[in-house]
Amino acid sequence: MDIDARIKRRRRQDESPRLIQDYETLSPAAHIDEPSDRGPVFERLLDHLDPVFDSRLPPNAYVYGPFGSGKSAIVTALFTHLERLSTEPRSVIYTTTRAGSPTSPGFIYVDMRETTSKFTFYHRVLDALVDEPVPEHGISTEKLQERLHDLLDEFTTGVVVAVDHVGEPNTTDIDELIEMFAGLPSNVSWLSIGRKPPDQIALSEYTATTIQVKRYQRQMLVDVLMTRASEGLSRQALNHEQARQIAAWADGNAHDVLAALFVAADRADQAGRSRIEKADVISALDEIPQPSVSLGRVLALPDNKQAVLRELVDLDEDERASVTATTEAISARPDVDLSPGTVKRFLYEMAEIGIVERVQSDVENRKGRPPSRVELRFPPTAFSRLYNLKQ
DNA sequence: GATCCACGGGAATACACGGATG
DNA sequence: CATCCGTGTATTCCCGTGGATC
Repeated sequence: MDIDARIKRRRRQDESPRLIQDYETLSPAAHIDEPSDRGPVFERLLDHLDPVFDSRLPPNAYVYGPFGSGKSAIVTALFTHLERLSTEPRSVIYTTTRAGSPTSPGFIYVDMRETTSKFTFYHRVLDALVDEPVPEHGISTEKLQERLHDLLDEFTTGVVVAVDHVGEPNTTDIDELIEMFAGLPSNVSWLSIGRKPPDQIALSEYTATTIQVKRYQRQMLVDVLMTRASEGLSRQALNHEQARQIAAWADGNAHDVLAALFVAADRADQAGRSRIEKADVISALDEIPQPSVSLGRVLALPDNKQAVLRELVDLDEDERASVTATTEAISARPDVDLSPGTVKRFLYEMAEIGIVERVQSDVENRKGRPPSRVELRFPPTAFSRLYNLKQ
């Protein structure tokens, strides 16, 4: 952490009780330990994982449901708990030199948003299984795979790997995913998670079970909001009426609801208020594009791409009139030391995967192909705040 | 020395449009 | 009138290179 961040944090603590207690907790991309109102889904997942409690391995499965239905929240919470349980009794430490093997399967969570290649995939899995750090350089993908193979052979009970965000743009395609699992021993079971219904994804022959997660009902979203507000904000910061208003707007999407809370709270906080007001909610709802892209996806982009976005959100309208103009404006910023060519390519690439959207620009330039400009598909202040927090 | 992968730079391709051509 | 062509931009695609790390 740099010095600025330290000072900022200290200053925050010294001031009178602030509306926002904890940005990390409030982040729409963060998942809490106990997601509310998801009992039935937990039960179905546990039914599927039941063999685990007899030290056996469950079949492969696919969990699917729409954006913001809580898939990631549920699975990360569940896997955290299961992992804790499976290591607790004997507090087994998984090292390559360990004698004997654990008594119940291991649980590993891999996010495809952060797994851009075969190498990183095997790296994640191996890293989750051993104590000592796994080198990220100077080791070939094949070597990594070999090591993983040897290690898994010792796991008599096997491991369950949750693979989140399958089939999202910019992530490894299904074929390659299947190939990566094919490169692992047979005592690995996977639980993939994605948005597409099972019949639209080429996984059916590999997954015995599918588990559907339905979108949130409105009342549940109100609960989600109140829970999050109580964890990340000062007391009474959000009232019930406001929560209902946000939930009604969101059409079952928990991500959008949490993004709205984040933006509204930030606005009130910046104004030095200790409660969220009606106007905060209205402007928050106004700031969130519909449909919008998950902030988790934006924040998982490579650092330099996020740096470009960070500058992009601060540009004014004429600097965003065309991709070319935007490129020039961003390249001119001192915080970005990328060549204009690269900035431009990044903009196009991010448009390609839906982080921003290209729309016909209305600038008049008679000659040549008409330019387009890029529009954000995510709430800008939420992104800036979360981005600055990481720096 | 090995390995991965992000960058940079530029080539190839697409598109719009007006004017020429058949 | 339909089609082709040239020109100027926009967009996409590709691949060698070098930094970082072990």
